Amino acid sequence: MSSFDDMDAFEGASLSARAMAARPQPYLDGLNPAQREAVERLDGPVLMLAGAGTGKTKALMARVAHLVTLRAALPNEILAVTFTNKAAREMGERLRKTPFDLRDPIRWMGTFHAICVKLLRRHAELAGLKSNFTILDTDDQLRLLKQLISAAGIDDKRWPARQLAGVIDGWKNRALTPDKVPAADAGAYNRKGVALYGQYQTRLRDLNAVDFGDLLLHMVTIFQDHPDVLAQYRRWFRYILVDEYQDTNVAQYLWLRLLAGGHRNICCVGDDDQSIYGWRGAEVGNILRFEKDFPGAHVVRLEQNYRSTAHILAAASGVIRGNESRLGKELWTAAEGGEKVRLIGHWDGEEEARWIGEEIESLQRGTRGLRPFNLDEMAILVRASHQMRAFEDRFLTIGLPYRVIGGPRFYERMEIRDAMAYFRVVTSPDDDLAFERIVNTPKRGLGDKAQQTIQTIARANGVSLLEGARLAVRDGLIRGRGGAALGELVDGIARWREMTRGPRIVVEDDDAVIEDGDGPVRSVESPPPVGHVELAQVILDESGYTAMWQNDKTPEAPGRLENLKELVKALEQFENLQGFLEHVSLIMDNEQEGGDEKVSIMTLHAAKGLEFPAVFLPGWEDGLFPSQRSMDESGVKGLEEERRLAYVGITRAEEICTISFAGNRRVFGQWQSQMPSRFIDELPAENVEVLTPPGLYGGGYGAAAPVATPRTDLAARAARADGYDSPGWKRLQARAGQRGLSQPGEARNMVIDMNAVSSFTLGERVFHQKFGYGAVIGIEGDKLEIDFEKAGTKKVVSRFVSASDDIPF
DNA sequence: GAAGGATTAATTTTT
DNA sequence: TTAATCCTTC
Repeated sequence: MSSFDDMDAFEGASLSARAMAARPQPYLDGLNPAQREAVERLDGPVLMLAGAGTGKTKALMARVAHLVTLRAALPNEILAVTFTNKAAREMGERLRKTPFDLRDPIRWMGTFHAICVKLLRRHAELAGLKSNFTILDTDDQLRLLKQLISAAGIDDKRWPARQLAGVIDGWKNRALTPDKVPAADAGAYNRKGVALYGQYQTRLRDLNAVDFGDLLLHMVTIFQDHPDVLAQYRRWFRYILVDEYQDTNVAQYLWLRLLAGGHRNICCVGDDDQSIYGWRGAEVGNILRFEKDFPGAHVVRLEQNYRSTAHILAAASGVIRGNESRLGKELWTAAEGGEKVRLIGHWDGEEEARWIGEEIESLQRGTRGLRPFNLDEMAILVRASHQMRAFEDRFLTIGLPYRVIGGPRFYERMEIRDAMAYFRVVTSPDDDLAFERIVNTPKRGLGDKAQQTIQTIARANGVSLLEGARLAVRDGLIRGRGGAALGELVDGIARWREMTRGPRIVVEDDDAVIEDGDGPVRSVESPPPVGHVELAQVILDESGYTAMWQNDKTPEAPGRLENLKELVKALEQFENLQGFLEHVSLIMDNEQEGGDEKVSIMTLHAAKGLEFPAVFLPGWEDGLFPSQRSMDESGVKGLEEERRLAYVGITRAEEICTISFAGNRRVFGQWQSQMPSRFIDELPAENVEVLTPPGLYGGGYGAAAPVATPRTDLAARAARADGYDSPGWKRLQARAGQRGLSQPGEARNMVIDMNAVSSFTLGERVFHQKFGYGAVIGIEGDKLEIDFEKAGTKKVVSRFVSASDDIPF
């Protein structure tokens, strides 16, 4: 490419810069016209509207290369802001790998927060801080707020500190200092929010501390109040690049605007259709308004997608078209062919998990003419993390290796492994590895020396470490505190081991002789009958393992205790400890052998920016996805964000995208019948294949379930298409058929759906578990306004309310 | 101070 | 239903 063609792209550049343009520009190779435009339009505001999978990172990297190659800016004159550390790291790595020579690293590349820390340390005194200020984490923040709340004499039951933290966070996201909080927000936190916010800020200053929000807020304030400081950075940062612009909040937006205010050389990269963080302060408005905020802005649309098949793109487009607030953009691909998006309905969440498990296995083998997929080419993307449980349970059962992204894998956590080691020692006393692991966990004062002794004795007698330890204690080879503790452990294991024989009916044997391995050990009382679940708890508690974490003051400790609880609960599905251990050890072995090949399970949020050849999108049911809460709290805005989430989900898929929903799901312990997601109705039928064609079994959702009739043919077909002739499904049909609108009170506790919800009538007498009896005085979606006899007028979600005639007097 | 009972709330999550 | 937190009690 000759430099002449590029002339107008760097009109203002110096002569030397123009000369530099004659240098090779390999980074421009392979860019499509839109990408190239985004790279070469260096000066002035540029909005790179980059759809999913359109090569925005490539363009971004090329842009940096271009800036440096043309000598438009030195590397340290470029400010590159990302949203997450991961993104910053990746960008840095990619730049380092680029073929062109970037002599200096981009020093000012990092997250908003990281960059603001750097800046604020330099100018701390302008915010009333010292440059060595500390950054509080959420816990510190909460503790501080709790102090203030109790000092103000506020009942923190009614007004939780969390809520105040949320309110303050919200203000900081909007760059509002206490004096600037609008009057409209005066009612926040029992009308005390603003005052407490002020106190909180004062307190932070006294402590020479900031919270996360302050990092941005202080810098915005400093820039606003000290034009000289601002001017300095405007000179310094000659070019600004922002990634994921759709995720910026107001404070970040103001910060950018202030910095870009002089030269206006700001390039924002983002996708309004992928803005999914509104709930934590992100403003889609920032990207939607870009052209107004930066008059003369150049907008480049990257729409050619290199990731997904045409069917997948069409499905994504079909859904996202439902949004009003968007800049408009349609992905296309030069690639041809590919599978249609697959849609299937299930009876309930468990069956959905079962089906997906089986489907993953057949994809792995290669089925129906599809290529075989590796496990790590597949992902399950859920709306809410609690959905993951069904999959984890199922995959554990069938031994399908999986990994949960966005949290460490349950069975790999230290505390879980420790606990398992205890169980192993109890169920198989010869398991020396397990014994080694737990012998001094928790600390029992058994150091190297003592453990050596145990080893020696065990080896000399040809017995297990556990038995060796017993002998060592008996013969007084390990004394003192450690000896006592070890004795206790050995006795404990024997005792627990006895209990593994399970609950038994104590009839004749008043003083049973317990046989332990080779002979009678001692006489103990018959242990109380105890199931393996309780036993597991007993082991963890009596061994002191639970206590170890309870006494641990590190921030992880509570989480670990939580995991232990989970573990015990997981035992419920098994007959006994052995069964559980066999099962899990099998899985662990697989993990070692199977290397890194695992199915990924994660939330849709966590999936942003990732891609997989085969993607499963379960739980597409109204209320779950789109989430009822999102719609309740944010109305159309909320629904649009949910729709963007759907768009993000679909566009993660390269080859296979499978959407599913369940007719029934346990929600907060109650079975609820679900409507297929409205997003399913938005999928273009011609790009969708409904799996397991109807005919396998008749009846069908639509026909027999007038109350829960899916809105469109597509959803109805998918619901009917469920190939499993499950009795449960038939029960749903039967129940749905029985339940007419004429029987408002009936069956509401068993099956609750949209129609049951709306069947409450004004003036109807109702009962609420907490508030007691009352009369419906308003109906708004699924929320009811109720005048309670005791508790006054409240708005409640209708599923917590029942018609009062359900409750016997 | 810890265990167990009661109460309460229940998406998404990065910095 | 459950999980987490709070609160009471010993």
